[in-house]
Amino acid sequence: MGHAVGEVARMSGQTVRTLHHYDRIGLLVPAERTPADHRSYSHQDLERLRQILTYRELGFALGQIATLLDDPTAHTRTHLARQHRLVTERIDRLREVAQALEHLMEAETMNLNLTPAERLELFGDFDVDAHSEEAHRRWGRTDAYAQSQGRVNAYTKADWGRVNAESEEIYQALARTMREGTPADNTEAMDLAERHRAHITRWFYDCTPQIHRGLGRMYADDERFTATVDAHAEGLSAYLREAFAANAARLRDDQG
Amino acid sequence: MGHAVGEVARMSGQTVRTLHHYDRIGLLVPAERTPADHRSYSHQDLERLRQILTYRELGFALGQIATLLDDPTAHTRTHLARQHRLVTERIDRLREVAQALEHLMEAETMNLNLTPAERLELFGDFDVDAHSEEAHRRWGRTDAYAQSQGRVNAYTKADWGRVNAESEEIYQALARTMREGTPADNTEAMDLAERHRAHITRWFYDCTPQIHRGLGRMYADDERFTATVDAHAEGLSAYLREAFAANAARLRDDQG
DNA sequence: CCTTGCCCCTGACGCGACGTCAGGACCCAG
DNA sequence: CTGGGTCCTGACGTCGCGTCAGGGGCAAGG
Repeated sequence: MGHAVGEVARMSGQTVRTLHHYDRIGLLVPAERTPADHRSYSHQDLERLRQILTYRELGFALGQIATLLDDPTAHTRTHLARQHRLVTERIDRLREVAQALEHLMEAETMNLNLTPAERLELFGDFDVDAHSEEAHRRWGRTDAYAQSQGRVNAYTKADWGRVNAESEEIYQALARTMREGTPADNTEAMDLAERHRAHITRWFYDCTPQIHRGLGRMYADDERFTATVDAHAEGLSAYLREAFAANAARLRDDQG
Repeated sequence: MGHAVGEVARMSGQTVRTLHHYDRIGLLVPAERTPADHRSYSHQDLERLRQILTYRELGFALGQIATLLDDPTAHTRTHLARQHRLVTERIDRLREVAQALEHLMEAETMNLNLTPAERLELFGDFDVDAHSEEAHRRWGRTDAYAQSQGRVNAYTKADWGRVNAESEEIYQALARTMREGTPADNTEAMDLAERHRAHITRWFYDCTPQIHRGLGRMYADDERFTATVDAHAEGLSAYLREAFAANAARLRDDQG
């Protein structure tokens, strides 16, 4: 009926030393000891461990976790509900980070000079500061790290030259169709939008139609980008916004 | 042209001590010192700090970050692209966590006895183990923690009794409509589905129509849930899946 | 009966990423 | 010339473990 420490370690993906530690600090004291003084974890202990790991994944200190879990008024469901809220909040935060990175990459390709404050914007905000830890093990193991390295193509300066030329060409083509009076939701304009999206996906990150539509909005709404884009042709940023949106809608309809 | 350490600390949301630390270990050495030996950070230093903070948010150890950033073949855009990939991967992982929590909450309300292995499933998988840290400061400050506490209603045992009675009632009602031959996409069935969704949102977490549709699939596909649901009436789980999906589709169409 | 393995135990020290004083310098304002 | 604010460099403390070191329990095999 009881589980040995090694067994629990394997099941939970923790080390034995970690479980020893949790025992010592009173965070997770196994229900029993065998005659040979071995730790014996009950099912309740395991559920408690799950709670601990979830809170830990969310970044709580072990002491905090202890007070949370030892609160007698808190039911298991209370914890689950709270954990769920925290996880979704964290996801929202990371989406902001992802968007900021997309923003920065665009600024990079456009040679925009963002001020330090603009670049650090994401971190300057109140609560942000520290998350992390995750990778002390995840990237600490050299093999996992090497794998991660391998997956990132090491672009050369020549590559980046080509990237810039390519994106420049796409902008020129879009500026032309705009000047010719082609509506933004015309196939020709949408195809160019799609080419732009493919360009980003190829060189930077997986740019979904949704993200791409967001990019278009940014071009039109963020004056720094508007200025750079409209340098190609007056009103191009608004045109891009429409073309990207039309293309995204087209792709969604194709999907069903 | 240079920024003082306190200034940088405020902009980036870090403490002065942290910047001292990064200087000492050579991770971020300010470009200059004033005659009074004060640190003076250049714009490049600030961009490097931004890179550092992003990698740190993703959980890299400072030593790893140093080797990443000092790789001469890596361009700024290479880092941005890699960071973007890492962030989206992390989001995917957290979505799994959120779904697992939804799963566990359902199991809880149905009084399902999941095995320890099933409960720990999420953590047993290879790479998972440690994330976290985030909250040493975020929840370490007592006020922020208190706020988080306040937002979670402390349900009593009586409350949970009512919750169970309520969900039982909804299931009964749905079983009735099913037995009467009402199709799952009928308004009556969809209204009951919506009541179920509201019930979850009220007591557990913000259950979006999409999540709710996922729940319906789980009822039908996971045999442990199927057994419990079908105990009310044979085939109810499949009926729920259809009703939840129909309701989700209805809500989406209402939105536009 | 004794050895070999394997898993378990308890210290005790080490480390990474800072926090927290302690003691002192600079510099402008009143 | 006395504050107040910001800066500096040690040096020690903390948290969440990792990593030995030294030893026990127990089944299988020689």
